[in-house]
Amino acid sequence: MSGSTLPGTGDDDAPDRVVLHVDMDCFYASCERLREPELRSEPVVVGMGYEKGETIGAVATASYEAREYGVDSAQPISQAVERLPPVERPDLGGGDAADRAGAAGGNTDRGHYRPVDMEFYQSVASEVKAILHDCADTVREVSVDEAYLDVTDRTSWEAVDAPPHASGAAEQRTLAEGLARHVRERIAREVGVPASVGVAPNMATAKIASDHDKPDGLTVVPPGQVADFLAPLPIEEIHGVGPVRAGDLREMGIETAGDLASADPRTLQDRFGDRGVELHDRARGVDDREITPRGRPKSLSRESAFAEATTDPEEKREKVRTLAAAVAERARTKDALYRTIGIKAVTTPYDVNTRAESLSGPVDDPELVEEVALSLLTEFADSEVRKLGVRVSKLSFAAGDQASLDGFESATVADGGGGDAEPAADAETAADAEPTADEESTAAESRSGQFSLGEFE
DNA sequence: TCTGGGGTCCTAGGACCC
DNA sequence: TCTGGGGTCCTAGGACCC
Repeated sequence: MSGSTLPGTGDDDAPDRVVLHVDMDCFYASCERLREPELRSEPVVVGMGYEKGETIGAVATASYEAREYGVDSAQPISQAVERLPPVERPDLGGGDAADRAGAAGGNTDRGHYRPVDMEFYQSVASEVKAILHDCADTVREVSVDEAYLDVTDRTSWEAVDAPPHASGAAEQRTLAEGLARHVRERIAREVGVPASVGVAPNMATAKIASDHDKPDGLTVVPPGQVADFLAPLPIEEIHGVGPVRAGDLREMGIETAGDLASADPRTLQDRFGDRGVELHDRARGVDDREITPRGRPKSLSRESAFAEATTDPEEKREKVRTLAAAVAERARTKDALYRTIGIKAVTTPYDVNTRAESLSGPVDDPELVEEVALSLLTEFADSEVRKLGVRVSKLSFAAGDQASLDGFESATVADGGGGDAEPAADAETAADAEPTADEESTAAESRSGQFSLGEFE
């Protein structure tokens, strides 16, 4: 509506919100440094599926020092190791060349490689989250290392005189900035890991702001300056613009958020559907989304890649059985019932195939997960597969999930419906309750809305 | 470059119902 | 049997995010 660049204009009926986006800097690496202080200011690489002496897996997080060597997230470990050989002197089959090259070049720089230790990171994260909940009434935890805070009721955009600084220059700050500093400093002091914070009147802008000055940064974008702040940024910085849409936008001559903001929304709608309109809004700094605590998961999945693509049917079946059991167990510990069971098969060059089957009612039945997953897999019996996954979705949650931390209670509840081994009978029994399934899950959500369990597995 | 694992949301076509 | 329109659910795939 008000596509304004005029400061101070806008929808004035509601006060401008104050939103913080808190983003932990290369969080996994920071956690490793917490328990191994010697790693401070050293290049650290945390690898998923990484094992000492192996070069399989991918980079989950690289410290800023490691990034200088061209190591980056999502990179195969094999490539990371080429660019930054490990200190750990693994007996790499193919790593010798890289090792020699490093030594020969007089380049003794090496990286410290560590496997992902999610449990530990979760425990550090929960300390951080406790501080966030202490500083805001509403917190949305996006992931283990990221959260939005609505602090509108605790602060404001009011300008105040900053305490006189060394520079002596008369500086004006907002109260919001003061709170953001406080949050960041508490995390650093009480937990000992760095965070970057963005402050803005909405989520989309706060997100971009937190990214603006990493690591250990603070970027404040007051309401009147949103459009000016966004305009020069490349379109990739907008949440929701990835490689594909960035390419499409560039083809249309749209390079910056400013270009996107002034593009014709109908053209964007034609090309990208509702998503296009949304991106147009984001680029203008328009984002009405409320900050709400994260609800229950919508799906649970487990996937795993083969060391080498395989056609062996039994190898595939074995992997699917393992994944199915893991997924079913996780569902159980989360008190989740599922109505759809699916698989994902990534076939040779890199084709992602998904297959799914819905049941007539929600169940908690590990054997059924395996059975359905295996039957969906038969279609790929002869394919060359590099990765397999199993997923359960259409989740609903058992009532009365009162902080039962062990999975045993829930198993009893879920099986209580029809304790027979016959899958079909199970499904039918559950189907009777089906009409309420949706309401059930929303009801469960609102019941437990004040307490987000999202932060631990 | 031949890419790890765990999610979310959106779209499109088909089946089926009224 | 054909025709029109609206709605829901299902499956599959795509894009994106951390």
